[in-house]
Amino acid sequence: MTYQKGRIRREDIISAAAVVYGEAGYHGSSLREIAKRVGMSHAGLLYYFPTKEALLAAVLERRDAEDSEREQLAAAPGLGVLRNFVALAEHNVRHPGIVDLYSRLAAEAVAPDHPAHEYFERHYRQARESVIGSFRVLASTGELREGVDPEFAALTFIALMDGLQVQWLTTPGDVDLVGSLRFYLGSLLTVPLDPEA
Amino acid sequence: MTYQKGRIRREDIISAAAVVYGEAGYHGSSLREIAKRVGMSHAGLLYYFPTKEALLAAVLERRDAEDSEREQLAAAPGLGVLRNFVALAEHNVRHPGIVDLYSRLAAEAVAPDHPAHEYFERHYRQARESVIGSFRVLASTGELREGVDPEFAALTFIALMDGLQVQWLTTPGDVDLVGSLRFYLGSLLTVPLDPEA
DNA sequence: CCTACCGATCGGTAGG
DNA sequence: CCTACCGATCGGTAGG
Repeated sequence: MTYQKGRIRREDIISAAAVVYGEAGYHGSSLREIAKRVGMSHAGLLYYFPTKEALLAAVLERRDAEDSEREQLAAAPGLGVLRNFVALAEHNVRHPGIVDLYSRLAAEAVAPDHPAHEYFERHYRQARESVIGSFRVLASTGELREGVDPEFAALTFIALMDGLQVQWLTTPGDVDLVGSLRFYLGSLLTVPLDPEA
Repeated sequence: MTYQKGRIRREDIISAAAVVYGEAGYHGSSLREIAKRVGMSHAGLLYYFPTKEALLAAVLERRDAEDSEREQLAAAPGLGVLRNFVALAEHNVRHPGIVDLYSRLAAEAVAPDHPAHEYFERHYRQARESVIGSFRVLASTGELREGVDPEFAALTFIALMDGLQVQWLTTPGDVDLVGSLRFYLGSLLTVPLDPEA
């Protein structure tokens, strides 16, 4: 009971921060703007998160937690992992704010001294490893087209997701996020991604 | 003769701005930092470019001019256009600063009110149209694999280039920019990209 | 949690 | 081109 209100307040702040980061990036966001959206002063916000960076860390932490939860990504390497990524894209299309946040931060964090730089290094490595493993399994069962290198396939698959998101945000009407992903997988696999109806 | 020095000075400022934008993005850059790198005061810089936005416009203008020059991209739709893109990637690998600039600005400019937003809208549309046309030609000559949709192929090709660049900047050792592009084209085409030796 | 404040930095202007 | 300045905004702290 006792810390309940504080915990809710913290969650509200994290949510507001995620939205503002998506709109303006991390460096482009101010504690005052985030605080205003949850109805407090920026000094009040600093009572919950001692620094600007601490708030960013909390946002990234919650994103990871949400991802793990949705994925149950324990999914064994193979088609299931790829289906999970497509499902993630479907989820993202319905929640553009997540795409905003992710794309803005990823691009900003290219700078080695950005506080989210290590987070994204880790993120890319993990994503690639997971996808490489899946393509390797598919190769061994003949579900990957002849001559397709699992490592290139994985690297380009991840890059494609990221590039599509930026392009989708810039010219939304011109980009079919999920369709493009399926198209690409179709060009690599010898079997349909989804079980036939 | 007369305006020679001023023109050179302007070029110096634009070059410095491009570097700083690549490091810190547009919003993250200050006129004072750019001015310092060319050895003048920020007020002096504003003598050459009346506002921060005017300097950004000049940077983008010069980029376009350089692109057109290198491309002679009048290259007729078809394999030549795709080869040009691969050549661009080869050029970029040797000039990471260009990739920094482009990736940072593109991501920032996702925001509709960003001063470079329209520039990137135009940029994406043009790139897509050029590549779509080329894939259509290749389809008509049987050089595109059966069942590959030219529009999806073009959209994903552009997205892949952008996504690869961000990932390359974040984890340079793990990403083969040019190889990934060739891999991708290889999975779409029925003919080699380059004429056999 | 708030008010009030700090030092730093920003883009831009005045006036030469 | 420079010095000097302006108003605005920033993250963070003091003190309650």
